[in-house]
Amino acid sequence: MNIRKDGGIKMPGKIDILVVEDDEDINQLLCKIIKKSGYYPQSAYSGTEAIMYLEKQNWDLILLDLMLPGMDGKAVLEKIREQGVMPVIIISAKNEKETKVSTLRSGADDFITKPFDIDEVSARIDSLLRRYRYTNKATERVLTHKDIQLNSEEKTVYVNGQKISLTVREYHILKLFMSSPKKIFSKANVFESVWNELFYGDDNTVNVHISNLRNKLSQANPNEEYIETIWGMGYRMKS
Amino acid sequence: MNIRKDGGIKMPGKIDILVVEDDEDINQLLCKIIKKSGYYPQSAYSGTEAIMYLEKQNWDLILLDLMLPGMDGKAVLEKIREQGVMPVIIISAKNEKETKVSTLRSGADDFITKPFDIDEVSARIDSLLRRYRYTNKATERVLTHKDIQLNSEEKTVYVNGQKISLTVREYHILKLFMSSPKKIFSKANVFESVWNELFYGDDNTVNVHISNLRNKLSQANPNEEYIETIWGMGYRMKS
DNA sequence: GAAAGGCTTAAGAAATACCTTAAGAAATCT
DNA sequence: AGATTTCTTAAGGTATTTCTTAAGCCTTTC
Repeated sequence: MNIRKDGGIKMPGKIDILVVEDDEDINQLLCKIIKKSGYYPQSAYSGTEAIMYLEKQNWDLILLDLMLPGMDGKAVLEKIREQGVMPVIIISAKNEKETKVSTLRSGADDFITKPFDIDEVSARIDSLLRRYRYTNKATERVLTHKDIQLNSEEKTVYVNGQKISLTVREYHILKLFMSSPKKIFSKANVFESVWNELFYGDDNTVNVHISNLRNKLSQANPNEEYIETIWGMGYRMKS
Repeated sequence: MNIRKDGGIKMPGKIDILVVEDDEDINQLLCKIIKKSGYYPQSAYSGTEAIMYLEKQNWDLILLDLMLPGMDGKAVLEKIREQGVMPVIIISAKNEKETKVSTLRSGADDFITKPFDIDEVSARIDSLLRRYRYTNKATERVLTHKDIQLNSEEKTVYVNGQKISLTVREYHILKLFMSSPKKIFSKANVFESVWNELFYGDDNTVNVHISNLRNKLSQANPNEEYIETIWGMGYRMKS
C-alpha cells in the first residue's frame, strides 16, 4: 500500500497534515484548503486508517473529526497523545457543547465547527503551526557546521564570526542542508522541501539559489567550501 | 459559545485575564475595564466554559462570579487551585457576608461586591497583579533598550529623555518587541499577540501601526533607528 | 579528446513584500 | 451629542527578492 503520494521522506521544513474525516467531500475540501496553504495533506477516512498513518510517520498537525464510524474519535486522540506532542484541531458538528468542552479538556488544541469557513480553517491551521513552532523546544534552535552558525530563533546566520544576511529562500536552503549535514539532497528534494511544490524536472532555480548562497558564504570566508556538489546526485554540506 | 479567536501565544509581557460571569452586560463591562487597563480579557459565561479556558492556557488573573448557572462558582475556584497558583478576584452580590468569609478562606485573593465602582475594579486588578508579580519576578516592570525606557507599571515610554505618548496598540507592539529584543516577530506574531485575534493573511494594519510607532520614536530621537525590518521574516528591535 | 549532459554564473524581467499617506469608521472622552 | 482620538482600510509607490533565460564551463562517458 502506497501511503504517500509523493513517496517523500519527512523533510525538515515540509509540513505534513493528517486529515481524519469520514465524509469524503469534507475530507477532500479540507485537503484542498491545506494544499492551497502550501502544506501536504493526507486523507484518512476512519479511525483505524488514522492510527495506521500515525504509526507510519510523524505529522505536523492533525485535523480530527470526532464522529467517526467504527472507532471513536476520542480513541484516536488518545493514540495521538501517546505518540507525543502534536497539534490537533478537532472538527465537529455544531451544538455539541458537551463534546467541545470535554475534548478540549482531553488535549485538543483548537476547535472548528461544521459548517466551517474556509478562510478560518486556513487561519487556524497557520496559527496553530506558528504557536507550536514558537514553543516547541524539540527543534534545534541553533545549528552549527564548521564555522557556520544558524540561529533559527533569530533567523540569523554567522559565518566565520560575521553575520551574513540571506534571503528567505537562501535561509531555508541552508537550514535544510544543515539539519542533515551528511545527507545528499537532490534538486527535487530541495525544491519540494523549500518551495513546497512538486518538482517538474528541468528547472534551474535551485541551481541559481545555491549559487547565490555559496557566494554569500564564501564572501564571509573565502577559504572554505561549505556546500559541495555531488555530480548527478545533488548537494550536501562539505564535511 | 465563542471559543477565543486567537492564536494566543502566551507572550511575555502579555497579560491574560479570564472573566467568569454569567450576566452578559456585567461581563462586557468588566472586559472593557480590563482592556482599557492594557490587559487582555476573555469572557466565560458559565462554570463549564470557565474550566475549558482554564485548561486551554495559563491566565494571569481570574475574575470570578460566585453565582453561576449550572456549576457552582466554588467548584471553579477549586479547579483553579488544582491548576496552580493564580490570582483570583471574587465578584459577588452585596450582603452575602457568609460567602465572603468562606470564599476568602478557600483561596480567593480579593473580593469585589456588585454593584462595583469601575475605578475600584481597575485598581484592585492592578494591585493584585503587582503583588503577584513582585513574588513572581518573571515579568520585568521596566524594559530598556538603547535610550528607550518602557515602564509597564505606569505604561509610559521615554525616548532620549523625553516622554512620548503612544496609543494602546503602539504601546503593546513596542512592549512585545522589547520583551524579546533579539527575536524576530512576524506580522502574524505581532497581530495575534497584540490584537488577540486570528491572523488572516494579507493584512496591512500591523504595517501601519509599526509605521506610526516608528514615526513617534524617531520624532523623539531622529538619529536612531529602533525597529528594523527583516525582509520576508518580520520585525525586530535593532541592536 | 570530443560529445553530451549537468552545473554555474550573470543580467534583466517579474513577482512579492514592504512603506507611506490619507480618508472614512469606530471608539472614546467631555 | 459633539469633539477628539484611535483604528482600519485602501491605494500608490518603492525596494528587494525571486525567477527566467541564456551563454559558458566543467565532468563524465564513449
